[in-house]
Amino acid sequence: MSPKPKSRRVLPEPPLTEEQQETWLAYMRVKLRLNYEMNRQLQTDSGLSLADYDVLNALADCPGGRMQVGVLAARIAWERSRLSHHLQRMTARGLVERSPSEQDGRATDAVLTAAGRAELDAATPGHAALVARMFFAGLDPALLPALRTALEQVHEQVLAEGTLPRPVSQHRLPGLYPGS
Amino acid sequence: MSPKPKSRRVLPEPPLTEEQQETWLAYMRVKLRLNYEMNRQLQTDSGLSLADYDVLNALADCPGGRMQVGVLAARIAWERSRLSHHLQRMTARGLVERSPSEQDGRATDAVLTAAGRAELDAATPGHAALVARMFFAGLDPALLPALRTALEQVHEQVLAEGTLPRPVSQHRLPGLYPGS
DNA sequence: TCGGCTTAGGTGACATGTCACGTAACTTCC
DNA sequence: GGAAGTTACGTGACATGTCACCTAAGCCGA
Repeated sequence: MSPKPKSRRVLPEPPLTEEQQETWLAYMRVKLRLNYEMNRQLQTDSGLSLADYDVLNALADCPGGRMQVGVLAARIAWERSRLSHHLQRMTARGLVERSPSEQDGRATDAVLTAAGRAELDAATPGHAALVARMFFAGLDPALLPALRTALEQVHEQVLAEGTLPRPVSQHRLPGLYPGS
Repeated sequence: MSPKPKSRRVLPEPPLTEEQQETWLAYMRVKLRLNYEMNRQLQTDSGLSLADYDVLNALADCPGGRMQVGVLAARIAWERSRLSHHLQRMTARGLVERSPSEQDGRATDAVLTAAGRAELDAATPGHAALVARMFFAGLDPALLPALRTALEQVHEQVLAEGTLPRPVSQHRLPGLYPGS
């Protein structure tokens, strides 16, 4: 099964150095535990899941609390069908609404309702407190800038290499609020 | 709605500094996208989900590929019932087996099968390559040590503050293999 | 050795996520 | 202006995760 002599070496060499492996393991461990804790805290304190929070948060971060469904999906790195189902459930709970897009007849906008914003606002302090306590409280402040830069570099890399479309920066621009 | 004068100040102060917020946002963005990409890559290239991979990986990292179910759950930060269901499915696929624990009559061990180990081995290079490409390729090597230390500090903090039991270090100790 | 307490895991009903596919609105090019 | 290709979302079937609760084994003091 190896009649292809050396057209391109198989490269069984480990693609990660020792230190990279350790870093990756630490990342995964943090991710797993933090996910668990965030979910739990949000659920018990606010009746929101982390998924709900991601959606509400992304919407709230947008002028008018309104975003096209596909754009929102790209922003939070969800499958579009997942978002579609989830919006259905959140609509039933009164947290968001759907309304046909003005720009594109095919598209739908997800819109934050007043109730949705209220729930988000109610949930945010507890969530932020958890982040402060779980993530930053044990972190040497001297490492913060490096951590930030590193994460931003990784983010950029994932965007560049990833299969998912780069999120549209339908973002709030400082001092530029197009209004409703 | 503010008839409770100042029994305890409401503390609307933001618990996070500007730089902490940015760091947190970067972390969340990385987490969302990387999760998406890892899932996708594993699924299409190996027919394993990221969840499968987490389980197999944890087991393989243990002498004999055998671990008590609850210990495994703590290790990968899953609800125990989730793991129970998942093991059932993985058992049906022949990736793992269950066998009653020798030490504790109540407990069950999850055991990696030969097929499970083979699948894991087959999936690992692709997964590692993805990590190398998405996570490390864009990272300034000078930042690596700081990133690692920061993540390890955060991990320690989550363990200390979290609600989940600290994972038992039923880990492979260098030079100390109790054997099967 | 009996009864209550705790801890192990499992289970069934239901919430959530994924995949494959469907329909409709654009876009293009003739 | 209309067929072909693309893009936007929705949907139904099924895979996965969560919650509340169950049974059994170990534990412990009366």
